[in-house]
Amino acid sequence: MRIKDDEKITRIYRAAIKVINRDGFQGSSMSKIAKEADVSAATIYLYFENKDDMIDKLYIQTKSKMGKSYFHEGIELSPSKSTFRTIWINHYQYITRNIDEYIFQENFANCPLIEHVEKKYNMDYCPTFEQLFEKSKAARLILPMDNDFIYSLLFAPISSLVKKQKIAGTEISMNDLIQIFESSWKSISQ
Amino acid sequence: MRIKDDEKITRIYRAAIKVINRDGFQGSSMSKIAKEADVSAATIYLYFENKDDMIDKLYIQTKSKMGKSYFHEGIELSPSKSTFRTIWINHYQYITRNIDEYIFQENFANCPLIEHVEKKYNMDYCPTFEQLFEKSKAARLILPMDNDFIYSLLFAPISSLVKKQKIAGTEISMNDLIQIFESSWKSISQ
Amino acid sequence: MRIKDDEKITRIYRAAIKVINRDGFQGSSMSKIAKEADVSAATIYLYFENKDDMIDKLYIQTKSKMGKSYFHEGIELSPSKSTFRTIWINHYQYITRNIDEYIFQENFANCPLIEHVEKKYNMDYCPTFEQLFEKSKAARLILPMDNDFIYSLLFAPISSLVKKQKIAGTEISMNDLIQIFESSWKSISQ
Amino acid sequence: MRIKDDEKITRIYRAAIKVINRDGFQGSSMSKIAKEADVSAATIYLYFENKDDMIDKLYIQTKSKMGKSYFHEGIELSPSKSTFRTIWINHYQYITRNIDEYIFQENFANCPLIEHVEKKYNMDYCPTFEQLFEKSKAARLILPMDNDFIYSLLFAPISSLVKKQKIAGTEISMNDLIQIFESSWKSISQ
DNA sequence: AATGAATGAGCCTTCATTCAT
DNA sequence: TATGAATGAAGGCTCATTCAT
Repeated sequence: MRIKDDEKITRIYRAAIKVINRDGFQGSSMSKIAKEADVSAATIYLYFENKDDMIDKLYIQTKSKMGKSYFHEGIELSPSKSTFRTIWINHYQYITRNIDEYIFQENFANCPLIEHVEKKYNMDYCPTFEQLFEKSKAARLILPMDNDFIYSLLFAPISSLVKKQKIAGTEISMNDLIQIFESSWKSISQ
Repeated sequence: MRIKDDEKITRIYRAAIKVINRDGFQGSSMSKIAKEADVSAATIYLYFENKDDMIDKLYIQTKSKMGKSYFHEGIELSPSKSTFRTIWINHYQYITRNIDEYIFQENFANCPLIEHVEKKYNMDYCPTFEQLFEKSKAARLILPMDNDFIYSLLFAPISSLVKKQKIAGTEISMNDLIQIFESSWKSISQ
Repeated sequence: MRIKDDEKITRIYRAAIKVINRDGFQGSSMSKIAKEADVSAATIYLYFENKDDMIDKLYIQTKSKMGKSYFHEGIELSPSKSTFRTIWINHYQYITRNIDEYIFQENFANCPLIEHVEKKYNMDYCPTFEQLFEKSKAARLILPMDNDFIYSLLFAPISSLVKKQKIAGTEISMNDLIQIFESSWKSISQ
Repeated sequence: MRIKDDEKITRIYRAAIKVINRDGFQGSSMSKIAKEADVSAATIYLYFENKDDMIDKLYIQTKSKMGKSYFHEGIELSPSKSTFRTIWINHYQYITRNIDEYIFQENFANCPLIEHVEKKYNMDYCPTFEQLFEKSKAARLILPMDNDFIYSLLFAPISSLVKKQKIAGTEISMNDLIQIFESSWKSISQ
């Protein structure tokens, strides 16, 4: 039998994101994705049960990839401002470089029919966050709030801005970046 | 005669949002929307050129509605923390009560093919914001940053949280709300 | 609005039988049927929920048509050999002239997945048969057997022969026809 | 090596009949049959040219099997009522026990596109019938009719009834069976 | 103004079949 | 021999849109 082309799934994933981000969620179709990935549409069904399954798995894969991106190897997770800055910058770099995947994730998450995926696959990609937040609260570094609040206060503004910049076609300067981080940090620090 | 038309357009708008938020952006269709609005699909084409036109106008309408919602009539726009709090709370209440429209807007805005709408219709719904921000910066109430940054730091966290609560099916308490505002305010205040 | 083309359903029915009998049950497809009926495939779905629904209704329609064909108007249903002969001849003429519909019915009935139709639509097209058979048994004209047996002994041989003749491309002569009826009659008469 | 092949073909045949009778003629597919036979779909193409070829051969095989079933080994073929009864009972038992194959044959035979098979493979599985019928006619045991007529009068009623029983899920009692044979016999006997 | 009828284009998916190992 | 991988063609069905009243 033929050898299985391990890189084919990756090609399909890439093509899916590309098409979805080019033509929108609604404008995407299996045949467009297939053409973009340079495979037959039927081939996609060797790797995925159906379209929903493919998109679910694409979401899980990108979500997990992003989850890992916050924490580079060897990162020091002691509760300090510089740790938060490192993570924050990592996040900024990730969504800047993978803006398509990031937008795909948001669109996916906003789609009401598919909110169940996280439970179905039992995704919990951020236990590290929990620990860092708790330790930081214990050390009186940050305010004693719900972790969801901390997460949103820290990351939502920069995420929102990156999306805006993408649409406008502009870029954020290093100085601005520092200013935004300092502001975000102020909102959660004690 | 005139009233009847307007009411029909409203019905179509409402139906569109309902269907889009029930079946997702991809699962919506003109016939479903027509059925939900209790008109013939052909009728929709009396009021809109085509589907894109309808969705464009739906976006503009909701966007404008939301733009107005920040500022209730008779609101005092003097540069003060309490003005910002009022606006912030207005925003919170609006997206909480119109979460479907808000999510629709986000999905729409994320779709690259339709980014031109804002230019096409020359939407500038926030001159009031500009003025308030500039006056507040001049009065050294808030930090001297790009208005986009201020906007994101102030509103992105609470918007992000409301979406999360919606998916999780939980609610934010009044105490939490105050805490979040205070944090957001800290991030932009001088 | 457009006027509804009442004759369109008939055209679809005819096309369906034609295609099914030309290309076989397996070789038939909605698009072939649509082309044969000279309508768009989508049009078929205005009149039928789906393919199964269409074939179900086609079966019911032809079955009912055949049910009526045994008994021409004004037919005398007194229990006598000549009554049986009339009915028998009617049946022969019907399947000869509508061999396609007849074969379609047999194929349909043989398909295991769709046997439930008769119950779903509560078809009982032959109460007249029941009455004739019972009266004839009471009058000691025919043997006291289960009505199903009578029906099969009377009609199965000629039906089977007509199908064979169709495949072979030959015809049954009038003399032969009489001989076959006499034989069939002998098998049930007292 | 040789044995293994034969066993695999048999498995494919069995699977084909099972699938066709489970999902209907139209619902059957090579991959379903392959899965049921526990082989790869590609394997089927080692033994058959294509799907039509496979079904053709399946028909020939079952047809030949049924042809033989009328006449058990050592059967006495003298022209007598008891010979006819034996053959008739053999036929009844065969279709009862192999109802799926029997129905498959009927569906196949009704499909016009494939009527040529019989000529292509030059099937004449019933010379024994011809001889018996001719001898019986000569001995004035049965009526002097076309052999096709005899065949239909004798077997069509019971075949038709077995199919009906299968759909209804009921069974024919021994008494009934005798009654039906006697009736069928009356129709052809002199 | 309003609508049911109608449709070509396109959707997702499965098919019978071939390829490469 | 045997098979998983791969695919172009076709399947049933729905879509956005237009027609005719």
